[in-house]
Amino acid sequence: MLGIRSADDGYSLVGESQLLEHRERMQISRIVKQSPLSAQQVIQVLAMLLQVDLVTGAESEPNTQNTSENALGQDGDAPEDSFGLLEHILEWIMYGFFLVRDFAVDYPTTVILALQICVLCMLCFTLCRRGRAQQLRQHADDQSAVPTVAVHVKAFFRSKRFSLSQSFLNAAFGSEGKIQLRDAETIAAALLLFLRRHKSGLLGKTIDLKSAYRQLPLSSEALAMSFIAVKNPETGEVQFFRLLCLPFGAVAAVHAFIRVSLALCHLGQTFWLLPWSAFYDDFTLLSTKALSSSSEKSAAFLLDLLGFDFDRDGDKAQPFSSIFRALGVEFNLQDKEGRSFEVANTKERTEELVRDLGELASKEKICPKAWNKIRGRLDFVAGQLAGQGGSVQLLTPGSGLRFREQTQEGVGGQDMGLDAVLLNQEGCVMAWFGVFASAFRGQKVSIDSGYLRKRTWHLQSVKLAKRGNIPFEDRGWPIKNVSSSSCVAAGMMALVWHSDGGRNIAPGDLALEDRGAAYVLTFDVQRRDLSSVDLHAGICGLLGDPSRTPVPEPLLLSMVTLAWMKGYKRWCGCTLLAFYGMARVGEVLACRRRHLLLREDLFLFCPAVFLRLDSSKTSLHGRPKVQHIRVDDTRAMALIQSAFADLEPDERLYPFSPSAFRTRWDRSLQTLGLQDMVSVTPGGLRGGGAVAAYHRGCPIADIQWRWPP
DNA sequence: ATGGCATGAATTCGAAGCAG
DNA sequence: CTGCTTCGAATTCATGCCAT
Repeated sequence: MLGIRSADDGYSLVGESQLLEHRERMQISRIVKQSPLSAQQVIQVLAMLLQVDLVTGAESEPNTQNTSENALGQDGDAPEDSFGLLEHILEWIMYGFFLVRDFAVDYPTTVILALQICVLCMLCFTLCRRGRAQQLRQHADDQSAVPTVAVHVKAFFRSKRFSLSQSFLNAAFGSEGKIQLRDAETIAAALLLFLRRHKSGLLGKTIDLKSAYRQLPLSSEALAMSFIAVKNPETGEVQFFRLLCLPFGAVAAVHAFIRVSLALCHLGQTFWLLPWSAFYDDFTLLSTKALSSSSEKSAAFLLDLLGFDFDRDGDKAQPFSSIFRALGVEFNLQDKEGRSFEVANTKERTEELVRDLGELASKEKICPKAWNKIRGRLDFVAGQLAGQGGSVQLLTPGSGLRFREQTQEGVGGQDMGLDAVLLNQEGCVMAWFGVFASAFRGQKVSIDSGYLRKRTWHLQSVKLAKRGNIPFEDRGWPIKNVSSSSCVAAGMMALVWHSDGGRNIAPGDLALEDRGAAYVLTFDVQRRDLSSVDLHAGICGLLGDPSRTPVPEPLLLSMVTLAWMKGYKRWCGCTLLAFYGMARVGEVLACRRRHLLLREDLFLFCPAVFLRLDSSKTSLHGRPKVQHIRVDDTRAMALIQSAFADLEPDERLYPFSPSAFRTRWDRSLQTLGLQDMVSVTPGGLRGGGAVAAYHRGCPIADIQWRWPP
């Protein structure tokens, strides 16, 4: 058909009967969670690709003073050359096709054929006119006056990566919207569908784009702002560079690239009928044995046509195979009956993890950093294969999850993930559930977790170390589902505890909490030494999260005034502290009088009121445990003074519970007649305080500094 | 350096329940 | 009905992995 595929493969076979039918392709697209693209979206993407070409194809720098040619043609003048006109016409023809596409479902072949002719013509014209990649490179080399492009920078700094935040480039750009990636699950779903039609001989391969980001040039607007300053490490001199292509490390680069990559994927799916999916620059292509050469050439042709450079040979360019790797996992399609395929972690990762676990178990101490790292890796190993939720994953080399045509149940009557075995570097089995079972002794516990079926272990009355909470009943039924990583964590720590012999984990470190019918085991190994100003949180506080609307200062003043007249002095004091101190309400409510440092406590020396926070949400995370909040608004200070001055040192600032605070909050709103009109909650005090400070002219950096983490 | 996706703990929200 | 508590759901904030 159209000579896209090679004639040697008997292209006549490549009809709709061999590939998935229109209807089923839609089904695939539903499975891959890809919302159906509208015709307009596709047109937009194509138009964008054309624009990209125009930018790179422009003879002169688009944003220089030489405006003889308007690169994007945005200022009303259509490109004058006939090619440009033709492109426009073709674009409109295509648009027309898309419009009638939905009404022509009865004749999918005809429509697709026509579309292919159309898009092919258009792309051919584009291609004939300019080779984008070469142009980009040429373009980069031509810029001798101003040092430009990552090419130069890279030659200078080799593999060194530099921060674009330091040049305030990231601060100047933002990215809206969220992009849905197609993960390993997507490929698995596509494979399942494929299995239904083709019982055997399925193959797959991955196609990797070369230095993906740098294949895309910047728009003319972005070019005007894409200067960075870097210090030359050899001379110490500061030099300026202009980035001509999507820079690595820029906020917007990731989204921009993904948009193009998904568009490519969609083009291949729609016009070339390629069953592939895209994950950043990794394209996973599936095919039957008979059509593998054809598929490969089709994909290569599409990428060539649009000027994308990819690995044709070398390590990264693996040919079609029944075993292939993508996204960090290995797909094994070798099944004699052709009714199932296997997804497993790569051998290297499994072995490395098993080795590290063995080392960890042999150590006497485990530091929080290492613990978190190993936990994350375990989570990934378990979660990558079974998707969200995760399941305890077999770490025995050579075994993975087996997906079958009908369901995702385990094979051979064995539940997935059950009886997981750990091997250490000597090949000894240290099955963590074995260790798990021996560590819990004396009491029956049952844990349920997704794929993990109900199992019974014996619980040792000695406290067990773990990070997660595992609620359980003493009669053996789970309180609620426990994620596998909790089990893994518990098993891991049991392992450590076992090898530790209980030396480093003192009974005091752990707690067995009695919650009526259930017990909850807790312990804490998390103590990081990390402290940094959270810019993001600061900005969010300033702009206000949608869920926690910042309280406007006038509203706050009204509420406080009203409450004060009602006699809720301490309520007012707490509210003011939280607002002007930008604190969480819960933190303020937990404080006692001795935490509060009034002006008179310092003999009026101090111009502000301070509140010391002993423990806060983030206090465990290695930050200084004591935090202060500061209130320097004169009126607020006067009220706070009057509300709290007479309290005993150990008396709580607010004697009632947080919900009592909330009730009075609601009551005040109600009295003001605003109950149903605004949705402000006490949580908005923190953001409201930040906004008020900002309005008063307080610099953002100052607000951030005062913003308690 | 950026983005995506997970999990887990702490906190907050909002509805239901209880006593007066 | 009022004032408060309780409990589950939702949100925030930290970590990890993957990909460039």
